[in-house]
Amino acid sequence: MKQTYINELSQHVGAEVTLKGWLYNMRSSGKLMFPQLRDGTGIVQCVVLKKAISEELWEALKGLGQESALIVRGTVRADERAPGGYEIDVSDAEVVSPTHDYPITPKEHGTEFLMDHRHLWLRSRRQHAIIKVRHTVIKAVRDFLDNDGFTLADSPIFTPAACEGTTTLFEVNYFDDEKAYLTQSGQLYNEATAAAFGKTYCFGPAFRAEKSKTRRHLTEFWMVEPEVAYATLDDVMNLSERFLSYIAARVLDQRGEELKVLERDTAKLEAIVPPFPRLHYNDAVRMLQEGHERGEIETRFEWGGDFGSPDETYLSGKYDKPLMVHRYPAAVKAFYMARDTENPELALGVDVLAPEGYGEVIGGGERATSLDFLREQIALHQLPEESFDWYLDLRRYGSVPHGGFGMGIERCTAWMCGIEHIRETIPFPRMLYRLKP
RNA sequence: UCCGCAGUAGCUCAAUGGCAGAGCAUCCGGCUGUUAACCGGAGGGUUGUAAGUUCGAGUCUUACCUGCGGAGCCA
Repeated sequence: MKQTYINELSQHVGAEVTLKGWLYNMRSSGKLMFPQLRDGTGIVQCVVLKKAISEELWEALKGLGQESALIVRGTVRADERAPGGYEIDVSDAEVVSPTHDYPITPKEHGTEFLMDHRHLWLRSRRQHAIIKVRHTVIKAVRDFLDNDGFTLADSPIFTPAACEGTTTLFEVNYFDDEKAYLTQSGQLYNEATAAAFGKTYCFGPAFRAEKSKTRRHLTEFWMVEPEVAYATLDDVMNLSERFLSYIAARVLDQRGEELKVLERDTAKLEAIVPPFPRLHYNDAVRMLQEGHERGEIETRFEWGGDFGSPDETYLSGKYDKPLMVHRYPAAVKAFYMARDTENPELALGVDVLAPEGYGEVIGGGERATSLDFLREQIALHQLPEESFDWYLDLRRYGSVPHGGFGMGIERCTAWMCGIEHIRETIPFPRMLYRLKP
């Protein structure tokens, strides 16, 4: 019997269909029961009249627990009383596998319990909605870049050296002669592919061995990193702006139902359209200091540092669009950043701070082009130059201005969904103290 | 790593230093339109671990374990 999916029911009103799924919830009275069936595309309420089916089947259905696997045959009927607008008048059913004592009940649970049962938690309505939004964010990312002339050229996951700091690397003992690490960014490799293809991106997992315990951190997360040859800082900012706007528009267009489940204020997403406000680091510092004088911020921010989480929240709170802060002190940024010709102390980097306290969703900028300058920086940061030989070749052979950025998929998804913690935006989160399931 | 909070039934939580409790879930029974259905009944406990104070500790003290929130760091 051909399977019909719940999200297609509107095309089958009046027809007999076969649904295959799991029991989401069950209510029953003496001669009538209302099993709700879930099949991954939606949830539909079924109506079973005792007199419409056999005695054996009635008894079998009566004893079913939540998440029992079930095939149901019946007629589709539009009904205002049903959540979702459609109901199935059941004529026959088959119990594929009965279940009892499903751990996650339709009541409240704590985070630890739910995370221990993450493999089951994904079946719930809210988690289902979040992962669907994540899927759409990723699809939008790929469509935007593919349609904009970018070529996917993924970077390796095993790397011989740090890309940025060395303290946050996961070491792998496998390769005979040298230590290997899990990648924390595909950035350096992107610069090589950008010189080959012009506009490239990589998209994959990144690993940070940070002892971070906040709602914005995972030890394993997914990152998309576009890189463009001949791009300046302004080009990078323009690209970020179009990129984020495209993602928000796509989520609004295709995930309306899910945003409703998540009770997301969609006006916040509709506001994400170009142009985004752009703020020079110096002006951001001034705002923070004025905020301190007015008593809105506890500690006074001094020029030269990187913004802390409360600083970011304060700044982005002034706008209802993502805020682009550019030209940070070079001392707090990565070694490969290009310098501002007007003030060599400043790096041509940009952080895009999402509104509503979601923090930095994009970090990027223009890369340094001079061989001598990079050698100097590598020595200054006490990095092993031999590991960067191939990277320096990019400056030896046809070095041009170029730039790009990285965006964390989970942070972006959390922002789109309007949820508190990014641990819910990836099917199986890896965090400090969380390796299972 | 640092600061703060928490750990009691499968789950969410109560319990002045004095008999270990409720709702949900589970099991049994009832109900022909339920929306986290409802009504009646039953089973379910080494109060995170170890020590200490006390006639008596879920409750007070110390250490440890686990988790949560935040900071730093970052996307």
